[in-house]
Amino acid sequence: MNISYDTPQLDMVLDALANQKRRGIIHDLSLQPATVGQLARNHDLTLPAIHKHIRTLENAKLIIRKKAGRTNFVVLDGGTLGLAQNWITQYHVTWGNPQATLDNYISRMQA
Amino acid sequence: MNISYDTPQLDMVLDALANQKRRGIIHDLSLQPATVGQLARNHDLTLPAIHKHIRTLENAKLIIRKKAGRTNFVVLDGGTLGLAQNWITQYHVTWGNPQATLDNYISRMQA
DNA sequence: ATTAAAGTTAACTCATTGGTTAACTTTATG
DNA sequence: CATAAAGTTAACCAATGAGTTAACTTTAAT
Repeated sequence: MNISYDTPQLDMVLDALANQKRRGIIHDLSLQPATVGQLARNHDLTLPAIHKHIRTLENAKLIIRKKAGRTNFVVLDGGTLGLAQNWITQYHVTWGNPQATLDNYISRMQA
Repeated sequence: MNISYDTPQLDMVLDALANQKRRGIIHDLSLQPATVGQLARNHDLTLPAIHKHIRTLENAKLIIRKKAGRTNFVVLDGGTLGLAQNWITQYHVTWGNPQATLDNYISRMQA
């Protein structure tokens, strides 16, 4: 029962990834850092709208932000994705055809 | 711009994973198939409640369901998690300290 | 033939989310 | 100094999500 893997941060990370716009932002940031305003323009979002996404990503520690003057720069912290990757890897098993497994299981249960 | 990776199914998969109860269900099913009722008891959920989670997982093709008499058996389709894994792997790069990368980027921008 | 079990469906509630506009703060520029 | 730029914050709104209870269907058991 490896439930200890399911931490609040994993929860925040997966929550952050469950949104196409935020995944788009992550994609952008995987190429290079950017400012909040650049990301807004790049994704057709108003500043308040992008601000919320940025905060969601920041809370999950998927990005790091730094203020320089009045400009806010943002960088991807790709390492944090490892949390999600680890969780998924645990369950991403492919041995066997699930259909067949299920049929087999049902047969056994009925016997 | 590898946006083609961001398919409706990926969206459904990540959405399904962004919920602790559903991740718990996946964990259970990684050990063995189960019935809808067993999952409900196992996760302190009423039948209508678990039914919605099951449907979410089924729509994402993370599980396969089969009816035997009045009992509904469910099995994990672990392969589908590969979709999420692939997406994450694209961006799970760890070269370099993001802090340093950001500082460096800001310096270059200001020059 | 009744009754119970296992789900499903429908209708509803409450909280959360993603977006909006408007007002504000801080930093830069003419 | 006045104005604009770059964000932030607050207040609001519509849609979605996760849960509920109640009614229903289908299959099994007495």
